[in-house]
Amino acid sequence: MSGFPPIPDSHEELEQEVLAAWDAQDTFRASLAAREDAEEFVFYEGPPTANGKPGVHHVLARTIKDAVARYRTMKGYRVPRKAGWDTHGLPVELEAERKLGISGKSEIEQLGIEKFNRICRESVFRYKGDWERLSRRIGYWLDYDSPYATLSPDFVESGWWALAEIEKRGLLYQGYRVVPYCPRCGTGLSSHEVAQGYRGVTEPAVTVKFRLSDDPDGAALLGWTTTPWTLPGNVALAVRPEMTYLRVRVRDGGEPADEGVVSPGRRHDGPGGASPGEVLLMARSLAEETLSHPYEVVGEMRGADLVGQRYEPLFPDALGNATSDTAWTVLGADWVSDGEGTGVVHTAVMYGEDDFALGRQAGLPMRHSVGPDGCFLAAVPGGLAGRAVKDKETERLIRQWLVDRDLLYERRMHVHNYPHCWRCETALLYMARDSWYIRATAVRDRLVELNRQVEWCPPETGRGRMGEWLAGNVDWALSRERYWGTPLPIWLCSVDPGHRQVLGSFRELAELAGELGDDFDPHRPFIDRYSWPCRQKGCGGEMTRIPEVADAWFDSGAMPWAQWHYPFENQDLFQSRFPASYIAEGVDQTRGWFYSLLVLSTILFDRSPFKAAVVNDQVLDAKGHKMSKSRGNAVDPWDAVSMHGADVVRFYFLSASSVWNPTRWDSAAVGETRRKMFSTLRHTYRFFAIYAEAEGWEPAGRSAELTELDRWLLSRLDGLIETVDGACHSYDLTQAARAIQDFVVDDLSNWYVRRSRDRFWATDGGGGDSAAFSTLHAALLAVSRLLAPLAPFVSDWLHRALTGGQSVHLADFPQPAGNADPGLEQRMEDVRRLSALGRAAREEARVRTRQPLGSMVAVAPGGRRLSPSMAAVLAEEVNVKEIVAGDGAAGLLKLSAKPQYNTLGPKHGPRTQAVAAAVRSLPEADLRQLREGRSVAVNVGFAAEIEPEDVVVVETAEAGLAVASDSGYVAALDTTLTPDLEAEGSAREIVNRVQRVRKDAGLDVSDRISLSLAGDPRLEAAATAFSDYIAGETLALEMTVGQSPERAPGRYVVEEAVDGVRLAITMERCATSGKTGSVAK
RNA sequence: GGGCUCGUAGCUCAGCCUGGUUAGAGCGCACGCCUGAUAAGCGUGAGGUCGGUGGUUCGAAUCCACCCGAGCCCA
Repeated sequence: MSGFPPIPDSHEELEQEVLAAWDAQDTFRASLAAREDAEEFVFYEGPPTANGKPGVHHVLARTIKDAVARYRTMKGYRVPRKAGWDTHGLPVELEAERKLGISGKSEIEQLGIEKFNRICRESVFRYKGDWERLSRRIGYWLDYDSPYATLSPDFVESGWWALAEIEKRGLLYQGYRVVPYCPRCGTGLSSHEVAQGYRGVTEPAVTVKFRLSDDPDGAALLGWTTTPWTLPGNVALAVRPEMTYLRVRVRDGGEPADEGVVSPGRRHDGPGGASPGEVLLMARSLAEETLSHPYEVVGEMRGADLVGQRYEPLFPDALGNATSDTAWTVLGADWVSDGEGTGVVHTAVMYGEDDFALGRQAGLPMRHSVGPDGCFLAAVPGGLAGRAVKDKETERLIRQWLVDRDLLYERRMHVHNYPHCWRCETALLYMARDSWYIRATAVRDRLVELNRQVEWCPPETGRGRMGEWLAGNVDWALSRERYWGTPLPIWLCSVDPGHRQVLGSFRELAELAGELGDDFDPHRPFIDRYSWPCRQKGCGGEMTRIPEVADAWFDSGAMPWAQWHYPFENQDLFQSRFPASYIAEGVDQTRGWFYSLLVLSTILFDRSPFKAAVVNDQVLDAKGHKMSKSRGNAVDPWDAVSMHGADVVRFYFLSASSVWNPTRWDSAAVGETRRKMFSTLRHTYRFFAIYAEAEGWEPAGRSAELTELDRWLLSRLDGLIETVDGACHSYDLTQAARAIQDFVVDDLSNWYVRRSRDRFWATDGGGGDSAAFSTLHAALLAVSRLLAPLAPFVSDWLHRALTGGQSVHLADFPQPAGNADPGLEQRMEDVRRLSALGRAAREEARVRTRQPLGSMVAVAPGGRRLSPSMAAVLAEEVNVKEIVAGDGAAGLLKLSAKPQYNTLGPKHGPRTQAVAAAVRSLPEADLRQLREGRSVAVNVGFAAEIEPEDVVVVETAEAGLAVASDSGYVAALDTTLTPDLEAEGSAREIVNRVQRVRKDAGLDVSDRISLSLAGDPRLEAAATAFSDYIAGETLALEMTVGQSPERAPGRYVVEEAVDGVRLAITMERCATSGKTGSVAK
């Protein structure tokens, strides 16, 4: 037996020691090898982008991933963990632009796509080393030897295969998509680019009269817009079917309805308005706000009644000859609100997302009125053709056109946030642009259904955020007009774009376009050079690739098969590792990775690619603000780990709050986790190790019979194992972490070890109590295994120390050992509750714990009695000579009753309160009867039977004692002090003072001393009476009372005050001290 | 504008799904204790209109509706 090594003082030292052992022994691979033939628990790593440095929130995400994988491994599964890298996408391109000092598509193309993409490729693994180092340091076990990378030709080819399959199913199409578009740069912007450019602007908003074609009064609907430039593109109006609309007639302005209301015909802000007698329509709730004319209501209707009505186009022929049955009619739409405007929404199909969706649904013509240069097209009348749409003069012309035709009701300045290009400040236009789509709507019902089968943690994410999103899902806009990404394998004919080929493999490309060569790179610009003659009969066109690349989410969604280069290789491997048992990512991935995974696998395999998904929320700073570099509140994970240790950081993230709630990074709170949980665990082990070494205890040795306290701890341990196992199984790592912490701090350290300390050092028989050693050893061992998934370092260190070198990560997860004893746990709970109450009573009576007292009356609820051994524990805890059971304290206590509403309620319904009142006032005789299990009849205006289950009978103490009570527990102290008790109390005070002097004098805890005490006669008498006790506690080999030796070198003399009287303490370290084995107390 | 989440003590969080009348922890604070785990640790106490309003119910932190505030995602 090598013994139990001392635990390192610093977490850094301990964790480095464990890391070195993992490296030396290749523990990760050993943990996989140990489960070689076991069932697989499949985990997919959502690929991070190594284009940026990892942040502290990645530590949270990786801790969750790692903890579940380790737990499942310990439960007997094989859990392979293949790393992956996300390498494409706009962030990479932006980084490259920065590096090259260029900006915008035109500059990229000027530089050349080849060079640009080379820079992109070089930058994507820039921080790969950081990621790998951090993962290693925080104990995230992941197989970095054969990672998948989305830029590899194999990965791209698997993506092509998927797209070809999607095309075969008829789910790939070209269409329009409304994007924020910068007319100067000629490119759409991504949402995070748009977010950078919002600015508050004041712009004209106009209310326009849309004249109904077939109305007897020639009535007009009032529509409102903040973007007048979209009016020539108007093709419909939207109303909310269930909203109420008014039909009003403008009255003569002889008598203004309100101050500030002007006469009809003229508005205060420029031209426009309405004439007396004109009939207008708008939402009822907005009429007051919209109309500044006096008016009378001539009708009221639902929005639904307006649907289908035809109106006159504002700008006839602005869209050429485009038309449809539904064009220029009123449509119903649920999203129309009465928050702003008129409740009638002007709809320009190509220039708004809602508009576009409505247009598609209603079959409106999809025709532009504005070109890609941001200028009106030739067909637009009124001198607008060729004019920039946001130009001031353009706005004036539009207004003039409307005024000339009496179509403008009002123009008013409006303040709102509007996005601008972050590069060139140009106001962005929401415009429909050409785009390639995956027809996700075709499988929408299936998506919803498959999503329902996923075990989401928390479930709301699946039901709510994800479920709602899927139910309202639109087609996936797949293409990006960019450079660095998976090139879409779509080739179109130069003559007829209807002739298209979607390639599903590189071999197909080679067959069509010739040899690809060994160093074939499927990226742009190389891929753009492959072309071949169109194969349609007699066409004669040339097949060329479309310039777009795929949305980077397509790559990550393809990872279930693309990581294996399926279907070109690894068919079996893919089959066995699909779907994943479990994935975990942040909540921001709902519309990202979770969605792309689900859509692609639903289309291709009709299955969800993951069975369970754990979703974590964000990491905020200590004040609850989002962390960001610009705020300067981002926490460097390396700082966090080096300050607190990886175990502590991991454990803090898991225990601070449910991972699916936002977690605050509060360094003070992290420090608390370290002190509370980890220092306590460390101390507990150190305590164990010191005495196991000193007493030569060995795990294999025979154990003495277990005491009640031992059996209690083992019972608690069984309960803990069940709780932690269940929590980890259902991915509730927070519950697991908290349960372990509570056990370690409260049960193990603060009760079991504290109550058992003297069992660990040698008594007269020598060798300590083997039952205590084996119990504590078993508890520490089990805790190290329970803790292993959450805090892999200290748990492994402890496990190795306790087992002579075995790694905890090769061990099995603990199972309950059949030690559960609920009765014992209840009895111990009684003692702990009563101890606390006893101390509270002392506090109340101002009698310190060191002062022994004669007796305490103790009552536990439910008539439970304390066993003699438990009573002894309680007596020691509250320092009294005797514990008197409640019924032995006749006259000190009286009975009272509390109604039990949970049984009374169902029986008596509305009369519950009356019966409850009767219960409260039951006489003591009835209470005794109930307590013996017999019912009592009462009459409270009606007859009612009170059954024993309806009442809790509790003791209440009479005055005169120091009493504390809570929830049916009562502790009543007899505070009478006898001379004997007082003397004993004094003796304890003396010991306390001597110990302080020992410490102040810098003596070692095992130094023996000679001791002289002198002072107040009362103290001297107590010292004499309890001299053995005092000498034993203070390790005094000799002790005199009543005389103070002269001062001398090496002799400590201290005057102390004990309860206001004087005590002189003189002590000297004995030359003969030295440890000669343990000394009897 | 829509969806989701959160709102409980000065701070951080349990409890809410499955309603039961005395709402719990920790930190901080005050007071006290321990000294054979000790640059730690322990106990006691003060501290709460459970975001607001209304409803359901004998009974609401808990269920329902509406509102307010915060965050995230999407418009």
